[in-house]
Amino acid sequence: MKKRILISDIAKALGISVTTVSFILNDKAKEKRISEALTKRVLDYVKKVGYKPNELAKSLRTGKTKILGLIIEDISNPFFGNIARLIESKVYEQGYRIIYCSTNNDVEKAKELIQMFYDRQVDGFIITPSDGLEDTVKQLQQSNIPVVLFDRYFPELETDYVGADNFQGAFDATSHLCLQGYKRIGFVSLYSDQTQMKERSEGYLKAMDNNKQQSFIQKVQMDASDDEAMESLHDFICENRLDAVLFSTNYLAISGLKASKKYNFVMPAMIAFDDHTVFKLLEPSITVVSQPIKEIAENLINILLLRLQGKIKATRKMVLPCELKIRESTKAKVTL
Amino acid sequence: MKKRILISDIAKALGISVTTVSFILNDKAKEKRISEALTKRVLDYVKKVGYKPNELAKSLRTGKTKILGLIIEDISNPFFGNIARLIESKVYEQGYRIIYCSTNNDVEKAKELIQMFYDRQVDGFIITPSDGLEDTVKQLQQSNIPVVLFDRYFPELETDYVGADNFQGAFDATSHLCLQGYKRIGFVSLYSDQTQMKERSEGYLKAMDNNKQQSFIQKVQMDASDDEAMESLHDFICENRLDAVLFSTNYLAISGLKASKKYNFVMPAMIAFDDHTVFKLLEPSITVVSQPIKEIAENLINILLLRLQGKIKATRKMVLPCELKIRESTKAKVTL
DNA sequence: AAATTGCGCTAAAAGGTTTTATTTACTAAT
DNA sequence: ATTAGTAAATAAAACCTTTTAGCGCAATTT
Repeated sequence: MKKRILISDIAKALGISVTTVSFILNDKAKEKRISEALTKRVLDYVKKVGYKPNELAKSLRTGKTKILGLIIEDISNPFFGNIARLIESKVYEQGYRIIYCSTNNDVEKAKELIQMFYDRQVDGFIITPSDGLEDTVKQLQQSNIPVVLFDRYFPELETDYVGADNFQGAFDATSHLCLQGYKRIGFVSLYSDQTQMKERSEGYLKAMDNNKQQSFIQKVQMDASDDEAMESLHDFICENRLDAVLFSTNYLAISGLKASKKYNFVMPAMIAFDDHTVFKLLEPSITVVSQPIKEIAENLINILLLRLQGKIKATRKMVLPCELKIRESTKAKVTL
Repeated sequence: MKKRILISDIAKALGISVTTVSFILNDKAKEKRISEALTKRVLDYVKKVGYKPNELAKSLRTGKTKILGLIIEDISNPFFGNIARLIESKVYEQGYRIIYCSTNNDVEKAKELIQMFYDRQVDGFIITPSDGLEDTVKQLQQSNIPVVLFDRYFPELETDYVGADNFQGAFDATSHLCLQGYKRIGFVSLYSDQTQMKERSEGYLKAMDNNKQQSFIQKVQMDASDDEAMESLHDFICENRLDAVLFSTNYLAISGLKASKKYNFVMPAMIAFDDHTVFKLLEPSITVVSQPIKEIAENLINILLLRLQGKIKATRKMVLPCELKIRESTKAKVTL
């Protein structure tokens, strides 16, 4: 790691022009009809001295940075964290790098981050869009920067998108609860217009309708504190004498569990949307709707890379199936 | 987000030179004796048209990228994840960006990542060094790139470092177990030469000596699968009829808990090093040694920024106290 | 014989900044 | 009247690549 060696040093050392070296290094030797002998000579020398081009200069010239921006809701949520990790290692193989930030569902922060990444000339974006980010995404598209949304999308906007089948996931979970014999099944969600939340609601409602059951829905403010959430969940579950609850996110489920500890009530049968280390360990372990994290990450990257290479034009929307992982928290109800 | 406006556009529009604009934008107006009138005129115009300099060109010229490399053991471990998040938002305020990668304790991967970040000319590093990374870190230092290590360090290398007082943390935890009346207290660690592990071992051993108790130590292979870890933990705890265990990391503790579920044995009193969402929720909740995450993050950034500004010369080593968070898993032992 | 094509390579421009060295137009001092 | 000094601004080099346009020559075609 001493003094950097430049492309001009190579040219000088071999007595040829910088252009030639550049062509060879960028795999344009054939195209530019550089002789094989020279190509080999250059390549050998480059390897010998361990030349690495200056990425900054390269980016400045080409306009490509080989960096992708990942705008995520919350990196400390294992669902997003795991997706981020998978994305990171996938793009790494392709020579791209990730630079990421969490928005915590704050639109203003999201806008600012996107602007910053844009200023830094990232080549493309993967975004979990918060409510109100529609215009910003549209602007990116108009600037011809590839954007792939995930987890949720904007129905009125033609964008690439990868996500889970939230409707089906919630529907299956709810149906499972019905089948197990539960009669008072509640649904906990967020005050949010995000599509994934709506779809989960609809899945729950549809299953309830199919089973001719009464619905109980409690929404929690997105910026509610943990204590506020716990209190309203306690009230919701106890006052309605629910015998089962479907939580629309893993952290809502965790708030529910904390509430049952704090207020000392027995948590009824429950299912959480998105898995979490906790859920496997608890006694009883918690049934979850699990999103296909690996497939989501793979598809996100694939679509984005294809876009970057200009290989697709029509927008792609991918909806992947969820899996219901049945654990102890939803044992068949014993009717008294 | 339309056509980029350049510094030359501004110069042309105002009928002055590019140099002048550059000086003013870089707060050198005073130093370069640019008149206040002109300074104001330029600043106003720049704000009006919303000019943002091209960061790539800037970096190419100055050699500074305003990007910091964060090389971390595992972003999906909440201890590291939270530190990463804190670091991210702290440096953000200072105009720096983070680009991060997880090494999963693989030296070769770590070397590769550091090389890559180096090639991308990051301005500085924060690293949780894996075993064997010593030479690489030394090379960075010789290249005059600021490096701050955390969580562990190399005793033979003069480097900046921020970490917790692992000895004291393990000592306090073990002493607590002794005080509660436990007699067969085991310690679970890793086959690793990393300093934080050694210090924790020593803390445990010292407390055992002080209490004139027999020691039980089980180490787990760093690259062991979850199943392997679970099996050896089961054997360790049951065959030795331990009545208490100190786990040297949170994920070892989680493996232990999983093992107790899988092999259906009762987990004795236990303490984990590093907190985790799970630990608060379990029944009983788990006592932990908690590292001062916020302080660690703050100090890491502070030291790195001071280095970047060339404001410190001597290396700094900061050791911050741990806190023992006593929960239900270490109730006083009832002697039979 | 003149015009075209192909080959193997290269000079120079472009990308957008920062910074060094210099110029210009003054005023003050000798 | 000349010199020295200073304030205010600038031209051009530098950072390191990629890419466009083109050169000189030989072989082929018209």
